[in-house]
Amino acid sequence: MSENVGRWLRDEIENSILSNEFSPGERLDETVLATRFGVSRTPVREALMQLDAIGLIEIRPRRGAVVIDPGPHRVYEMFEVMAELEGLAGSLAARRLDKVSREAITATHSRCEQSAGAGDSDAYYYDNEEFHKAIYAAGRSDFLEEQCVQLHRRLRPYRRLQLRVRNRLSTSFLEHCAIVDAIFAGDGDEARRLLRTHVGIQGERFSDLVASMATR
Amino acid sequence: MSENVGRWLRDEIENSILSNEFSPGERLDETVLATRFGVSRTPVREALMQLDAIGLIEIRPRRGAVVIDPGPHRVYEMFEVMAELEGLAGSLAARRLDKVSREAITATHSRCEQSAGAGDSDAYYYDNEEFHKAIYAAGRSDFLEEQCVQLHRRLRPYRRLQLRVRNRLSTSFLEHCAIVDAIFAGDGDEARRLLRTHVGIQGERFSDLVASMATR
DNA sequence: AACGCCATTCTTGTATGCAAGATTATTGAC
DNA sequence: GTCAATAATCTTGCATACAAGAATGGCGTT
Repeated sequence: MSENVGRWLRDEIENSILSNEFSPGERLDETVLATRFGVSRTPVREALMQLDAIGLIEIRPRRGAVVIDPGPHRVYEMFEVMAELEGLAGSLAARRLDKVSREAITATHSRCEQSAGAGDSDAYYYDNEEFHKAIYAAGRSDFLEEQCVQLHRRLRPYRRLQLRVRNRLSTSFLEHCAIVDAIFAGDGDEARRLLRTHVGIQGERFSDLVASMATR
Repeated sequence: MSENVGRWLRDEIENSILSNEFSPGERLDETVLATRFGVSRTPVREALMQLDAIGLIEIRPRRGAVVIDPGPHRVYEMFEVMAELEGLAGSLAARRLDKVSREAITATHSRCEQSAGAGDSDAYYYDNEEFHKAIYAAGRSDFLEEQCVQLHRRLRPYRRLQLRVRNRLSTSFLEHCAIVDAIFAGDGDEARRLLRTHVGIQGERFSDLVASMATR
């Protein structure tokens, strides 16, 4: 439990939203949340304010808070921006790579290799996250890293289902290999290009996304 | 005045920070703010929570809120990300340009021409903002547009001084011309490239930034 | 005179109370 | 039976009260 109730609630509710425990469109009643967590309404309100500022919920004046439903199109737009930011991170990583970051990338990459080889989609999901975070860190831009982590977090629920697609696991890992090669070769432009296409959603993968979002 | 006191306060304090009325590092006392705005501490706290979530201030538990001082390096990083996002917006604009957006870009572009020709740096500052916003809108990605506007807003205090540099006004406008040409020609890659260099901070402009930040 | 410890004071964090707007239910008319 | 208007209820928004942790100042000791 965090240092104060407000922050703890913020994290708690945020996780509940991102793990789809509170579904998009659902109303978040202050009193209900307060009694549920055994606190008063004040820290609940403060938590909701923050989630509103982040963009996870919407507080309509005098009408309560609801979980935002991005909808397929907006999720697509978010992936588009994510792709761009990851591309930048990759190009910076290629230029600024140092020993520590190189080892972090190698380590996470080989963990991806194992889970991909084992066909363990859940493990790969987690390792993949660490791999990408290693690239953000290698870019050596704190602000960019924060933005990437935040967006990555928000897209989590939607990325999970991407991996379910046929052969996506091995395809993803092969792309990782090329990305690592480009970064280690110091080829920033290539790393950028590869990451953009790796993260972005093109063609039939968009309809996959829409389809899977409809069945949640 | 906004619909409720909390939001009004958020906007008010946010503006005060962005216009440097509250300087970076300054402590924001809840009681002082409350009496200053003639309200109780509750909506003040709610406003501060939101500003904390946005990243404009930092609330250290039990130790109050302070305005975040990004520092030259982090501002540079923010410009780096901004450049990337604007590049994406430009490339999307080139691909998706329609009549309305085309006219909006033309209109704001010619206003820039006037203020640049008149050497009116303050007017150009404003027109330039509208020009860039027209490009965001032309990209037809709500999420990207929001991200761009938000970052643009946060970088406002630092962009102003960029224009003070010798010849920057006419240089900036010439770059705008090339950007408009690329977008109207449907050349997304070129628009992206031009916008990236237009927005980014390279070489001696970084030291200009550092120097001007030191004398605030 | 300087350093450290303790008490006081101040600020933040949470709870509760009250007023005003929104929602829902009920009653009446058509 | 359906629709509308009005009353009752519920929820949010803001203020105030109280408790707990942090900062500050004074006092004593070395």
